[in-house]
Amino acid sequence: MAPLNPRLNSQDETDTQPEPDENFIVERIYKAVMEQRLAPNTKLSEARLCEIFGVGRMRVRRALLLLSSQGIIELQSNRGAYVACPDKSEANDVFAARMLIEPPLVRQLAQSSGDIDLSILTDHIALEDAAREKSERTEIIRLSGEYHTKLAQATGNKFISRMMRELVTRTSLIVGLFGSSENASCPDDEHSNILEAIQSQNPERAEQLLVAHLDHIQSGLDMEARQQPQDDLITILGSP
Amino acid sequence: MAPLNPRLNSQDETDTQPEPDENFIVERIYKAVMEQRLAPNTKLSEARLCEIFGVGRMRVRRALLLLSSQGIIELQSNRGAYVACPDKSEANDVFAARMLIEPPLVRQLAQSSGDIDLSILTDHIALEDAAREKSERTEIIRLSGEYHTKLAQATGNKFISRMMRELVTRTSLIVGLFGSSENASCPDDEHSNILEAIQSQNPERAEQLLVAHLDHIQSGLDMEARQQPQDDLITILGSP
DNA sequence: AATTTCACGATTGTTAACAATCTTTGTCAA
DNA sequence: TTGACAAAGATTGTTAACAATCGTGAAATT
Repeated sequence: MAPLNPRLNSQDETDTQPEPDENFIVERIYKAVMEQRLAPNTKLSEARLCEIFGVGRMRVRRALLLLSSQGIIELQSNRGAYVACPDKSEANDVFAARMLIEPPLVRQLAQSSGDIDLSILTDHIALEDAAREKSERTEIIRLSGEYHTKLAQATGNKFISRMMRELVTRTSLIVGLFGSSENASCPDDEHSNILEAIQSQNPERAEQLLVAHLDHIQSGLDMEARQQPQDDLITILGSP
Repeated sequence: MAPLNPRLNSQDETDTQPEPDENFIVERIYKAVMEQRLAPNTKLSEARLCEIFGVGRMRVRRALLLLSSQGIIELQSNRGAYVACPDKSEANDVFAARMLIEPPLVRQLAQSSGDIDLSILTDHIALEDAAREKSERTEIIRLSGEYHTKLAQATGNKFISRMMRELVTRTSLIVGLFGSSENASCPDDEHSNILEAIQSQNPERAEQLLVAHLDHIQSGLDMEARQQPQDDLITILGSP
């Protein structure tokens, strides 16, 4: 009855009953961060998470340790877990890392787009359009970031995917902190333009569009005036 | 007296007394893997690690969870922790990821080498030479891999460093599995040649040398006949 | 009134006992 | 001898109680 290999069963909204494991908790918090519903510096107390997920303290602590190893939260000794709060310097590092990795990534995708399954990306663009249609704010924000994760996934390379996922998550925190309310999501059609350049096997154009896209995101930030980090309690994690 | 921010106190060989924390355990196992003293598929039983490090089970479990999140070990449900054992497919992914990241990385280092402190790299080359002088096999192997980690460190970018460290660790496992006994370490002077190209601010040459270097490592592997994964008990972790 | 000190409550860290699972070993039958 | 089956041992997973630490607020002193 107990699964030998307990994999994460995310994006499945209707199975809160059968004993959520630590991956479930990690995914929930990850999703909340990606949707900017969990503000930086928010305290995540163990007791509170135990209530919310209906789990013992052990599971919560394992989840928190995993989240801290991914840089999503920060564990302070004897003081608890807080959602990571990147500063100016870290923000620069994140964008520098993305500028280093993503251009060769899309270039490679465009070069070998014949061999590669791009349905992940076309499907994703459809999801983004649908979310915009319905004006689902949080959904739009999350999908807007996850597009970049899926660019990495399209390579089929586990390690590249992991790296991009971490960078994108961090970017979400940064945009929440330093961004104005407008540029929380990427501007409309840039994603689909990049995909088209990849599909038409035009590496130079794909790379150029992506660099412009990243520049556009970064220039929309105001590194000086950071949003005040709210320190509320949360019921955000309860619903899907 | 208790440190507010318990940082890792690695590369300090003489403080086994004052309660090693989980980072200490992680570093020890990381080092053993980098030196190819811990073979893939080796079982790391909790009780054994408790003895070796003189620590309670909780610390060991936290360390194992962290190691598994870095892909250094694999946790099997109800069966224990085993040193990761990459297969052919994963090996390809690792090298593909390195081929994607490292070329732009050294290119960037060479371009902005005026602003950047390269002493990390010059010092490291000195360490490699010293180790070769004294024919310290394990030291040579570890430093040979860590050179690439320090290329990333030289950028001063936390995220790039983390990514490279993970890829390099994985490479060490792969070379241990698929490599012949000769090419465990990188061939002598390629590292210093790359550094020289960086110092002389020659991006093209630096990139070209690095690509050749990675190709050289990869071509020294025999992807078909993998070394038999030993499943012994270990006293490797006791000494530094 | 402002500041320091102390004690209380709340939260996290640790330990040890218990439960569940897997592996091994020994036995029995084919 | 080989195979299946079952009990014993060893290992991991879980829980709950206990210890240590931190933050807060009241009381006392200047």
